[in-house]
Amino acid sequence: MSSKKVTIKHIAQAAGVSFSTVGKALHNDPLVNKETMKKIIRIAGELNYYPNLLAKGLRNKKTETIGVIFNDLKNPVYSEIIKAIEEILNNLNFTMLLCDSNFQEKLEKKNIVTMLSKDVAGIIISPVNEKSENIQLIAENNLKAVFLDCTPDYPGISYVYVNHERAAFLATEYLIKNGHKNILLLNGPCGLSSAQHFLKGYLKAFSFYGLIPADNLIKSINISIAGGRSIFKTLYKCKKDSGRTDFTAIVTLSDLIAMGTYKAARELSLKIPEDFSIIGYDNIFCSEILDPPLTSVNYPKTITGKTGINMLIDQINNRENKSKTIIIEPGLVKRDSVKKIIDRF
Amino acid sequence: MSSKKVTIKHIAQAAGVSFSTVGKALHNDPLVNKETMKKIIRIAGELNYYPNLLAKGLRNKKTETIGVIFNDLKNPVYSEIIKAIEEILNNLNFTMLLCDSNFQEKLEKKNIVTMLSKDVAGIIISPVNEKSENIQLIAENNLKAVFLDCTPDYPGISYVYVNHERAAFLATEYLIKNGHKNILLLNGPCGLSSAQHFLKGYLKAFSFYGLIPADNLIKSINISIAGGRSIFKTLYKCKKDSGRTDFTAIVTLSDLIAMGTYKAARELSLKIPEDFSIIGYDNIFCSEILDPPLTSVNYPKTITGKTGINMLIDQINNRENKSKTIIIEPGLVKRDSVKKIIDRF
DNA sequence: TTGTAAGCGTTATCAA
DNA sequence: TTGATAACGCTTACAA
Repeated sequence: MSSKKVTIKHIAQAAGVSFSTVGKALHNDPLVNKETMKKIIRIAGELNYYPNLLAKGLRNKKTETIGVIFNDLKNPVYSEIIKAIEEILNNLNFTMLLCDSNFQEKLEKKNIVTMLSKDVAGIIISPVNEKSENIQLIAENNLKAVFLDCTPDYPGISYVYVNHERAAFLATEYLIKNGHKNILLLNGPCGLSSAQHFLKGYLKAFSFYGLIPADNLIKSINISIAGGRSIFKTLYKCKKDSGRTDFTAIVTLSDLIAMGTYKAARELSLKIPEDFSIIGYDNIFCSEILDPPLTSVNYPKTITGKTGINMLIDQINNRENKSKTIIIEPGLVKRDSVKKIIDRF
Repeated sequence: MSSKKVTIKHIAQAAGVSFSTVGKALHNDPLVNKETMKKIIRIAGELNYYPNLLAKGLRNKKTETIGVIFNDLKNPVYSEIIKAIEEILNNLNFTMLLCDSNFQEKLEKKNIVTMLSKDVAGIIISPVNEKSENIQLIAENNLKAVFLDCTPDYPGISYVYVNHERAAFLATEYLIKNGHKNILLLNGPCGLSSAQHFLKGYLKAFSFYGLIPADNLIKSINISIAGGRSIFKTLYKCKKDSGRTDFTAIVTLSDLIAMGTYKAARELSLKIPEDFSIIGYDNIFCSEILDPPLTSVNYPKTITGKTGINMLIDQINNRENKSKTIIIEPGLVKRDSVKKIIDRF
């Protein structure tokens, strides 16, 4: 009914005390008389009082809000990380301000400035690129931050990094050990840090096993089912037309891309793994349900989220300035999308 | 370097004007002298000024923040809706405060109060239950809101409702038309509005076609792959043991649950749709990739998100108090998880 | 034990 | 065209 919001002044009036006494009572200040306190708390309840967090934040120059900045909120990897973060935040009575940078540095910058403007206590960010000026922006403004999916080489920056290079190595190695040597890499956009790390691991596996990767077998595409489907179809067409870009297996940065190739395969009446082998990365919830179940390198999503937010909270509470760095090792989950080729190894 | 935040006072000092002139200049107030304005804006840029949105919000009693309260941030349906909302918000320079209620009314209440405390401009909420006190809480506090997934019968409440009852009807009807009459309903938690609507549609289809649903073929479970898998396994065991709870087809509230039955089916060496038919709801991104591709009722996620946020923004801008109500009709997406049974129809 | 007053960074009114 | 001032609701010295 009453459209006016209840403030400590209203409570003060109703309780017949000053508003600063109310303030103290609401904070359980032991200096306040037991009885007055009870009364104040009772009245606050009756009036359905809730504090104005903007005023509180302005006064304290600090809010109980955490900013989260990712590149694709639709990607199940981030959904799971977000869920994990939210759970912890909820226990701490923190809230989450969520932004999507959509792989654009400019948007990312805007998002960071928003976080700054809103005086968030800290941010968790999976940046577009670990070398962009945006990370400097974060550092310069003393914005507490934990980075995901990259290893920024910047003083005082903390990150929890799921080793993408290792993931690619593991995936590629597994294919090589199964006898594949023409391995198509379906990577993410080349500006993306994760994609850069992933490429390194792919190349490392090749050189480790004394193999030479073919230039035309390395593709940068959008991280999506549509992206995977479309590149596979054009590549398959090339293959039929000219016999070029031949591959027996695929490694990809994302299970989503892998799912695109599943879709294309069905449309082209191709069999996995008989016609081509594929190994994904992320191990999203549906990968095991596919037919054949997708072999994938697991991205420990919940652990990453929880570790990241805990690191950030530590950074916020203890005002230690030393940066912390955690590397999480991904693990191969063998399922049925890779075929052993006999003529090698 | 400078750890102190830049405010309009700093700019004022640097520009040799009063801070209130700076305030006006930053708002492009035409009363301000062209030259002073230019100078102020230049200096603001040089100092990397960004406004304190807490102060602004406090002063204006209104922020450019929208609250989003859902029950499971991991569910791809909500990820897609969130993405859609975020895109529009981003264009409007609004930001999103995101909470997960985890199907608990108490948590939901806390989340609503948080939104109130933070003076959000409005919220989008998929509530635990459309009859809970929480909706009254929203109404009483004049919190602008758009509801999802339910049709609250409360004066002045707006919602955009994807017709769950119709979805269940469509799904069940399709099964019936294909000759099934022992149809297992794998529904969500019974306190959940969506689940209640869904049940209605299921029952309506039965009565429409003169069939009687079996009580023991209606199950409330968690909306997850694990939930679907586990109920299917216990039900299948029952079936083998006693011959009871027999069914030839399944309707379910969520493709996630359907995926659980796919998983169980593989583990039990059962074939879909030969051994049982199944039809899901939501049509999430991976449903078409499954084998067999899952027949599902489509939940128009992006449309719902965009419609909802646009309605909310309208409500915020025009201070019209009339509630608006939009119903979105879901559509059946026929794929290959339903078998036609010959002996009926 | 309670109350007064200042200040957080804006916006907006009014006076100069 | 510019500046002084008050107010938003809260926290926190400090005074009573």
